[in-house]
Amino acid sequence: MSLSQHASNLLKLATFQTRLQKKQDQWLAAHGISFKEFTIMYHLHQSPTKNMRRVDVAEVVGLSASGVTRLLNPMQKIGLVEKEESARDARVSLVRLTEAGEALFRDAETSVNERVEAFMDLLTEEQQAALQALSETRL
Amino acid sequence: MSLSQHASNLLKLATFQTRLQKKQDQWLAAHGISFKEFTIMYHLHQSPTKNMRRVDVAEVVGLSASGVTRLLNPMQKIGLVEKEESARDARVSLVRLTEAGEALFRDAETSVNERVEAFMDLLTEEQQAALQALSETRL
DNA sequence: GCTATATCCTTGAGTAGTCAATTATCTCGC
DNA sequence: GCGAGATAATTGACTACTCAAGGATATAGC
Repeated sequence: MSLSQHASNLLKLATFQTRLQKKQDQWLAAHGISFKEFTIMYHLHQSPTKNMRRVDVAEVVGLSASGVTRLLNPMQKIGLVEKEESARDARVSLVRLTEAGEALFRDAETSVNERVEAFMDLLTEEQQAALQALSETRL
Repeated sequence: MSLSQHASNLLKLATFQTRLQKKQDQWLAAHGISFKEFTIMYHLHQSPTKNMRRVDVAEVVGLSASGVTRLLNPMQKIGLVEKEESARDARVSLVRLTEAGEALFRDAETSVNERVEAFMDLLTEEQQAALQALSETRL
């Protein structure tokens, strides 16, 4: 009895991702934010209303609600995001990019695009396609 | 200016992986170990000498050396692994699966294989191939 | 065989999350 | 229009790491 091929692939994928995550954080180190923070800023930026409920932030990045609270706290402290009340539901606390947050995001976006292209060049066509296919997988 | 397709894919891949990791830890919760711990046990099990240097463990799982120390400490405390001195280099501290560790690994292995097959059934052929292609990517 | 440098591991201090409990508010059925 | 449950967010206590520094040992050049 030994580990199936599929299982072995998942172990390797996890290790791959562990390393990739560190690389991604390095891409943004010069901007003073982590890749997760960047991801959140991206979704806020994309949002039609430019703000989101914390619960929805948690959903799009795959974290727990409390994880989001703790991630956003420092971002709020340094003025990247701000709190907003919801007019229709007093329970929700909306979060929005500040001016400064928008500006930093645009800078970071440029860096990320450059670094990503450089990274992708290291992969074969097949691996690039694989990455795309997996990224589209909803769990 | 907006996020490139490739960059957007990487954001989504990160979220996918965040969720997948939680699922994987759940697969093993009944055995009392995390997926990372399982991964380490797998590599120890695979090793020709059945033991490894901590530095090499760090390498195969993508963690820092100190991360490995901290991960292995509790495993040692509950008797899954044991320390061993190296005959040829007094700096290194080898780690080896105990009897109990081997036994637990074999049980966990069975669970993992089952769960992985069930998980793979949720993916399309294309996504399964993609997963394999990415898992083979060395960073 | 000594010194300089590199390697292996651990530790202290800090960051990034988790879950369970709590508070506040909303929604629904009656 | 009120009580029973569902939902949003935060907090306390914990786990899982990270990096920088330090101790111990190994290796190489002279």
